[in-house]
Amino acid sequence: MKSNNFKDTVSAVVAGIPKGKVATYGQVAALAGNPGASRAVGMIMSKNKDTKAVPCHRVVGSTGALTGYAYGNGTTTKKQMLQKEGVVFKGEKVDLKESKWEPK
DNA sequence: AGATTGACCGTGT
DNA sequence: GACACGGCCAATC
Repeated sequence: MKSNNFKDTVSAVVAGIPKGKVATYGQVAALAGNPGASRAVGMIMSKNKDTKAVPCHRVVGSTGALTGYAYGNGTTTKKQMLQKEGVVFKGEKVDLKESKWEPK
């Protein structure tokens, strides 16, 4: 069974991000089979309604900067959730050298 | 069906 | 290191 829709594929990739780790939009896009579709990934996340199935809060910018979040207080809630999961933060950004997800 | 938007990324200054 | 510009992809109006 393979997801024919880009949205579904991206959702599967995001859902595969281990707890305490974060992936960048470009990373997810590449894993979804479309390197460069980082913008599309972000849009899908914004329209994503299954936050419990797709932890979109584990997806951050390429520099580790927390981008928008359609729930809670936006990036504020997002940061709290990530930090609670064990993600290391560097000010208002995620410490990618410590908490960036490395897909195998 | 066409045009615009959007939670981006890379490069240049 | 910070700011500005352009390019890529998919979803939405």
